[in-house]
Amino acid sequence: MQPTRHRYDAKLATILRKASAIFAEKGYDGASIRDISAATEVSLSGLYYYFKSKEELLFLIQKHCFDTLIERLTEDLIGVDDPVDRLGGIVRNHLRFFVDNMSEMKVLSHEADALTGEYQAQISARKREYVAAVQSCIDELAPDQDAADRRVATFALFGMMNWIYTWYRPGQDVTVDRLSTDVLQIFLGGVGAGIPKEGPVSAAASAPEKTSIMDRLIV
Amino acid sequence: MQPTRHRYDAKLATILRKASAIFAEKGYDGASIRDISAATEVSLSGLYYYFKSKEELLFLIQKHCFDTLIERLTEDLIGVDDPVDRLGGIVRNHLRFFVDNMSEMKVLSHEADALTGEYQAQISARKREYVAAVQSCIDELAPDQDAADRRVATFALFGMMNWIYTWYRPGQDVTVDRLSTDVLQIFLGGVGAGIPKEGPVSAAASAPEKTSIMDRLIV
DNA sequence: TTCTCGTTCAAACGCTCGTCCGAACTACGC
DNA sequence: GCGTAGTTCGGACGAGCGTTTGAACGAGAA
Repeated sequence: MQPTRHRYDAKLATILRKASAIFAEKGYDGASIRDISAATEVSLSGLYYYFKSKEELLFLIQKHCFDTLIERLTEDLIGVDDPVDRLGGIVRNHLRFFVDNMSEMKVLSHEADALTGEYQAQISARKREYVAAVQSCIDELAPDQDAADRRVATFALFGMMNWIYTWYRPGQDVTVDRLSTDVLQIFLGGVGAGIPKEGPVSAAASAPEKTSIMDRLIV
Repeated sequence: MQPTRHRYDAKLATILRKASAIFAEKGYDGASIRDISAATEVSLSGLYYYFKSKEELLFLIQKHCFDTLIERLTEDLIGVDDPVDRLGGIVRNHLRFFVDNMSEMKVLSHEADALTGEYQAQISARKREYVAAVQSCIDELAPDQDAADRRVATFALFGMMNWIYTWYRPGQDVTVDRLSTDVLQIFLGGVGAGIPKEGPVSAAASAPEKTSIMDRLIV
């Protein structure tokens, strides 16, 4: 059939995918290797041919997930210089990837503290990279704000995005594109901003609404 | 010394507090009753006089935490009718309580799916109550938006607030009051809004900045 | 066929887990 | 002082955990 190398990689990929689903459902500590054995239909000891410990399995999942996320973002942002456009790309890329890979991203978000030692160091480094990219974008957007407040803004944005695994249900909720627009709108202009309802109807009505909210706030 | 009843309650409270810290650090599944025994200096079997299973311990922690949070919010919002003021109260109350009870709130946020059966049902009911209160406030604030988008807005706000246990470090980061103001400002007016830097200097400079961002967005 | 090497697994290892039992301790009303 | 009810704990239980071992399997090269 297919060359040996491909079979190995394909099977590892399957294991990572199924293991992600189990970790997402039961949590890293709550899930057992036996659970993963049952889901993958690979024997208990057979799994250890593909990873050398449960922690390495988690690491492989998180690394693959993070690498792919960052890789896609990098492609998406090529040639985009305007900070608003860049932030739009970031939000769209992050949320689309999140929804398309819900289990993996839940594991990445929810089990962020589960790794230790060298594993933890590698993932943390990747994360710092990613956060720094978003931070620098926000720094450009709001240069007049205090750096401490811009740090709050950065993690507020990550909060909005990473929290979705707790409530978002594809098919029942809004589409990913709409979700991205909503989050971006809130972050850049607040809840009141943007076009109310849908369709290209009078967009002027919302502007006074928004500023009236902000007048009350800025006091 | 003190009456028997008080001693029991006080010891239970201590156990809940220390157990929260352990659950927050190691996760519910990762923490063992033996860990809690060591931290509380109560013997392994002695703990079972205060709760009848590990799951009930988690339930007691979550229930106490949620009840207190909601109780304080209810007091805070008495006589406050304006939706913007109400939302301000909600954000301030939520974040202040979060920072003051980091371990308990981390356990509430992070172990939301760990309970089952009747325990899970009770906590979920409380949560629905709380979310509904915030949702109705946001519905008043943005009545022109689609209901689906307002739902996104609600959870975006919760995301901003509940994510803080992953990054916020009291003493190093901004104060809680400032954190509340920042989150509220982002939610109501976006990152660009509000007074740049601190002190009562020219507040007019930020307004054009903000609308220029929004012009690009609304397109 | 025979050899080789990447792959698979049944069985068992030592250990830790949540929980329980029954006895001992302690405080307080009589 | 005595008895009772509330509180505490040492020690053990079976179950499940992550991991290892060593043998067997299967496909391709000689």
